[in-house]
Amino acid sequence: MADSMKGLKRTHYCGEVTEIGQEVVVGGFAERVRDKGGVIFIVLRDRTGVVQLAFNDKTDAAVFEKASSCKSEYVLMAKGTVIERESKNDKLKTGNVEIFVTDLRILSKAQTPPFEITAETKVNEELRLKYRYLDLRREPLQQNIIRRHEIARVTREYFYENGFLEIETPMMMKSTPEGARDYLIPSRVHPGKFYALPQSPQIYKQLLMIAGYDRYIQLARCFRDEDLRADRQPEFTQIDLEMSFVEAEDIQSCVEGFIQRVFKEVMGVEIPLPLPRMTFADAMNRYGSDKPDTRFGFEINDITDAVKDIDFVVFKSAVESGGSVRAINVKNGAAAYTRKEIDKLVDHAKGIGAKGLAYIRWADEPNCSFKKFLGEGDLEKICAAVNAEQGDLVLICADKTKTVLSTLGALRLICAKKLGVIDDSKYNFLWITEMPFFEYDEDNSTWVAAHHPFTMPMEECMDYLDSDPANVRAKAWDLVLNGTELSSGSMRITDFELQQRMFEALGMTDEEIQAKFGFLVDAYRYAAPPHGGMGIGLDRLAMIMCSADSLRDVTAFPKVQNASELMSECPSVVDNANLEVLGIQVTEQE
RNA sequence: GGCCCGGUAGUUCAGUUGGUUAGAACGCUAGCCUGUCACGCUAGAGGUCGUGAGUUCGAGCCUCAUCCGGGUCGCCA
Repeated sequence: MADSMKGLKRTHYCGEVTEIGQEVVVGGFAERVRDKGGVIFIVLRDRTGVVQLAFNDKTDAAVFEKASSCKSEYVLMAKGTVIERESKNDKLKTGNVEIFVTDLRILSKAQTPPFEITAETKVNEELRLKYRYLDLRREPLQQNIIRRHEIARVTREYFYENGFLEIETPMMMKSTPEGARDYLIPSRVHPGKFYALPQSPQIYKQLLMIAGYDRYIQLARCFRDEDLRADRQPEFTQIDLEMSFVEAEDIQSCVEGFIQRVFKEVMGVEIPLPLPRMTFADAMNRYGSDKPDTRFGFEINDITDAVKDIDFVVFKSAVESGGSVRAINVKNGAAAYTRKEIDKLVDHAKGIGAKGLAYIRWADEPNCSFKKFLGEGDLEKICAAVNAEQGDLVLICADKTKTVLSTLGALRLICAKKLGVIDDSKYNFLWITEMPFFEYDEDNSTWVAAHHPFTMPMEECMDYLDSDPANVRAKAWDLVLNGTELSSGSMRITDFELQQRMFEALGMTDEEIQAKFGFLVDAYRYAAPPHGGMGIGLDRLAMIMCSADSLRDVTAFPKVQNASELMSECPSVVDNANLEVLGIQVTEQE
């Protein structure tokens, strides 16, 4: 039978015990029990840190006896006097003091945990996720979860101070067939019909603008039934905002203010404003990515001109079929790569869709993988085009320009990581502007909306909505941080006629429009102030601000790659009776 | 769905060319220890080598299948 805490009331968190002579009561988990025989030390941990409990020959015999029975992870409450330690521990915030315990309660006994609950653990993440509640006791995870809370707190403060209203939008909504796959909820009252969990509150926040709520903010839970990545969970939190009577720049500067504030307040890091900007086209051409990591160079160069006279079929055929030849110069001694390492890069390039990779490795002298095709001065011309010098590795890709860019963009990242040239202390923000309005769907040979169909095109692109979809740019933008897409925003169409033109350009029939967005289209008939907004990925922001490699490290109870949760083992089968009520066909269950 | 990586005591790992009884450290259990702080010392328990099949006189090791986890491409308006 465990002790009760009757008569004791916690006065301090463990990490706050510093004042010698104070009478304190603390509670927490026994991180370590060091029983020396005549003297016992227990390291007690709570979410603020640890403090040492001390027991010796001056300790009451019954208390001493109880202390000697304590084991790892027992939940204890201790009352005692803060005294100076005989020998200090500089590694701890409370390392100068300890608590001489006069009353000890074992409030709850623990089984031996499946892994040691210590700050530095090498334990397999699979096991940590199965026992997530134990993993969460560990200091690094605690710090991440607490930091995430701080980010959320500053977010609310900032937007409240700037006149935003926090308004909740439904978690059960109409399924919209476009975009990501919806998580569906069957309706009991309407057999065969479904709600969807929101992919984002997009439609509702636009309706709030139509309703006149002007500035809206919500820390919105969003759900997407798509495959996971390190930076993608099926449920996530978005700092969702929408503003009326604004232009794109107003929204961006509002968000910039938030970024500056949250980094300053949570981390003490100064982010200079305004944040740098780059058009989508530039980002693709220079970095081969719509979310470039600008913490390092290795930019992409178009060397089509420099190689146009070389009689090398790979280059020739790429150029003749409308593609291009481009290269990145991997500096920082990449010429030292072994043949095997370069082969691996080539394999990687093939994995992305390139047919191959040519290269110039300049160790002692420039060594070129397509040497036999080179004429007089060709090598020099290429090296000059990419500013190559001794120690560099030039990777060259020839193909359709789209393939070339994505290949070199990916290789750029791989090489930078491999060479360790990325400065982890940097926070490189970048606005990506003038996003394309349409995307070409290769499978169906049609142009589809790159964003939701209420996104405003740029004024100067209106004329070729129908004639030249590839060149239509949207009043849409992304905010990128260190190569991670952090946020995305746009201005919305408020003009009814323009909206109709957009639907036509997307090849949508009136029936389709009515079925999918009828209520929203109708709403815009009743007038809407100019408005736009953004959604900022809170999880991703927290991930980067915690220097974590995965969203799992900043999410209390994350899902794994197959979208299941290892602790509760959801999703799970449900009773046939439950399914029958929902009108869902009962299948055989295990 | 494709490709790549991983799975051996509770945990982290080692395990030679396929060869006797699969090892270490930490943790755990018991005992000792009056100033530890990654406490120390002594002793002990603990293994279906992810699972299944195959090759072989013999498989932790080789082959195939499969499950689980990670990364990534597709996908994510």
